[in-house]
Amino acid sequence: MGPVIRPGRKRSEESRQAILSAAADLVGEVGYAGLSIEGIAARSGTGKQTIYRWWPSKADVLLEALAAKADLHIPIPDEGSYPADLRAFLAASFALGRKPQVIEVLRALMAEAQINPAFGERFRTGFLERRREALGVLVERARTRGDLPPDPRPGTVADLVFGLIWYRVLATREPIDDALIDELVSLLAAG
Amino acid sequence: MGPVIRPGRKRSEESRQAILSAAADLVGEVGYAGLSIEGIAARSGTGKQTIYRWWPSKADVLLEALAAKADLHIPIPDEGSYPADLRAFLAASFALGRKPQVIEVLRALMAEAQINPAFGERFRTGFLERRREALGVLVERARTRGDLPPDPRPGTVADLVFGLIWYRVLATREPIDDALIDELVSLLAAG
DNA sequence: ATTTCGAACCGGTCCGTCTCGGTTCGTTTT
DNA sequence: AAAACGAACCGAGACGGACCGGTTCGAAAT
Repeated sequence: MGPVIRPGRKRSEESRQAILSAAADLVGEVGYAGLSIEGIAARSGTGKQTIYRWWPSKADVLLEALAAKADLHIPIPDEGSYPADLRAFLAASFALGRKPQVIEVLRALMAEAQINPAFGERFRTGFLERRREALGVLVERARTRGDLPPDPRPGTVADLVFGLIWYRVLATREPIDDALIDELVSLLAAG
Repeated sequence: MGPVIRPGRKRSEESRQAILSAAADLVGEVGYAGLSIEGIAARSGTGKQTIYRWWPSKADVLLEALAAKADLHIPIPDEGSYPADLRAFLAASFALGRKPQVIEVLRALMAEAQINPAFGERFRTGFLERRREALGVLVERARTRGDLPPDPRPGTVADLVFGLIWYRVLATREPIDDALIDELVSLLAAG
């Protein structure tokens, strides 16, 4: 008793790719504020309706473009010790953030998440919380191995890590580099 | 050789107050996205030009409204010990954040700071860095007293504190309450 | 047959600038 | 002292431009 599905024209993968790469290019040229659906449509050679049909907002287009462009796989490394695991996790997570354009997009998406509640929910559950949980798994494993003292509250380590990273990105604008990895590892894996 | 002072009508303090309180009221009713210069002008009974003459953007109006409404004095308490000082600093800093409307405005301003570069510079230097420096003074005093081990990098403590706070506000949306104060104090004043 | 596609076209909102007549000052002249 | 003057302000609103979100169209693909 499945629904009667009448076949129709399939979604154009070509248009999808064109839209995503046009969005990624444009945001690097004109910034997030200067980015518009109309601009994406014009650059990609598609129509506005094609974009509105598949994405709720320009922020969602950018989020998918970010996920498509770079590999957003979240690693949970097992190097044998907590400091090594943490270092490997951070190094893999920062691979993206080396490019200023990616940081620019991340800042814009975090900003949009504050202004647009619906996108905020998608951004939190689909992006932020995934990373938080991945780091949580890593920490929990170290804890059962006895590499780490018990947590005052579940998720404290992850909140400290991502808090410091996002504060750098959003507020102080210091670069995301190897020195930050060293600092985080020494702060959280020493005591 | 002082500046040549041209006579003219003085700035209306009445209009300034009306604009600030109208902005504060409106942002609580329609949210930051729904807030507009035209709306502020209409609600305050002033003209758009009067607003554009004195503030570069609606975010600047809100920032001044926030500073005017609540006392934004940044305390540097001296309770005799580092944990007590830190606790007093956090308690005073969080006094504002108890109201959800204030949090809403802070989130919007941080978002705007990411999108509007000129306002971002003002927000960082005039708001964020002031708090960072205040906490830095407090930490440095504790360090010279020997209450705290030397810092791997200047400002590490402040970055951890404000990173965790802002990450809560922007990402996890957990409340800013006394439990957070306890957590921060035990995390940073114990080791 | 059904759905997607590119394209064109609205109605509406807000921005940022500008203009207008009128008001409040400090300065200058009488 | 009193009046005239000019500068910067005031509220109100018109204006062009940009963009949004949605609709409709014929053509194309399956």
